[in-house]
Amino acid sequence: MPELPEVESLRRILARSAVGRTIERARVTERRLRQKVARDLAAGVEGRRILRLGRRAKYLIIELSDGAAMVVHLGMSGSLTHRGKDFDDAEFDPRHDHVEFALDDRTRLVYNDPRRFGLIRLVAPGGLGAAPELAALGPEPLGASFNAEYLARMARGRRAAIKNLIMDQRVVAGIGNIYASEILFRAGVRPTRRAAKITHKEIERIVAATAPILRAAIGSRGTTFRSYRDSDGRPGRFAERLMVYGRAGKPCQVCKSAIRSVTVGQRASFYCPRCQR
DNA sequence: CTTACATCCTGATTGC
DNA sequence: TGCAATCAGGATGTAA
Repeated sequence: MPELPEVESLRRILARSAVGRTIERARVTERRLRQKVARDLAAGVEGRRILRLGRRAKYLIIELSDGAAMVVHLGMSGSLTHRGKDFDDAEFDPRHDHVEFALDDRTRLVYNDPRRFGLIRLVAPGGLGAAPELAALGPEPLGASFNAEYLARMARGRRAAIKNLIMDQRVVAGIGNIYASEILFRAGVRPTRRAAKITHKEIERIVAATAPILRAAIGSRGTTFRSYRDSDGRPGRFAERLMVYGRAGKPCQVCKSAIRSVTVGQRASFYCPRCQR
C-alpha cells in the first residue's frame, strides 16, 4: 500500500507530534512480520527519546537518543498511527496491532499490519549505514541524482518493461505500483514498453514527470486506494487525482479514451491507449 | 547479471 | 444472500 508519498506524509505528521517524546514503554504482541521482530526490541527502545524522523525510499527511520534507530517498513497493509491521550485500551486491536510504543505524553504510536508484510528492526548505534534493508537502494526519486542520464544508463540493455524498471527499488527507490502507472501516464509512455527501447526524450519525460506526481501526492497526504490511513487515521486525498490507476474502462481525463488495464510483471497496470505510446 | 515466478498473510471485492 | 475465487499499494528468494 504505502509508497514514498505515504511514508513521507507519515514522517511529516509524526515529526510534529512524536519527535522529542520519550518512549516510556514498548510492547510487541506479534513478532511474526515479514522479518521476525527481535525479542529485545522493546527493551532496546524503552527510555530512549525520539530524536528525529527520516525516510529512505519506503522506509521510515526513527532515530533514538542513544544513537540507535528503528527501521520501519509498512509492507502492503501496515500503518503507524499516533493515538491520543483519550485512546481507550478497548480500541487496541489484538489481531493486527502488533507493536505499541507508549510515549511520555500519554499518547502512543501503534504499528498495525493485517497482512504482516512489514517490518520493524532496531539498528544499533552507528549501524544505519550498514543496514541491509537500505544498502542496495537506488537514488531517491526527488533527489538530483535521479536524472535522465542516470535512468537511461539503467535502462540500457534491459528487456524488462519500463514500469518494472521504475518500480525496481535498486534503480530508483520509493516508487510502487500506483505511482509507476501515474508517472508513465504523465510521461506519455506505455507501461509495457521494454526499458531498452525507450527513447531518450521519453526517458527525460519520465524523469520530469516523477517529482511533480510524488510531490502532489505528498501534498495530498498520500493516496488511499482501499484502506490506507495516515497516522492521524485520515485517508489520503490523492486518490481523487489519479489519472489512470484503478480507472480501467473509465474515460481518460485528457482524451476520453477508455483506460486499459494490463498485467505487467504480475502487477495490475493502467494506461491510456491514446495518450501513451 | 537479468528475468520469471512463487511466496509470505489477511481482508475486501468480485462473480456465480 | 452466501460462498468461493480472485485480487491487493511490497519485497525477497529461488531457479532458469
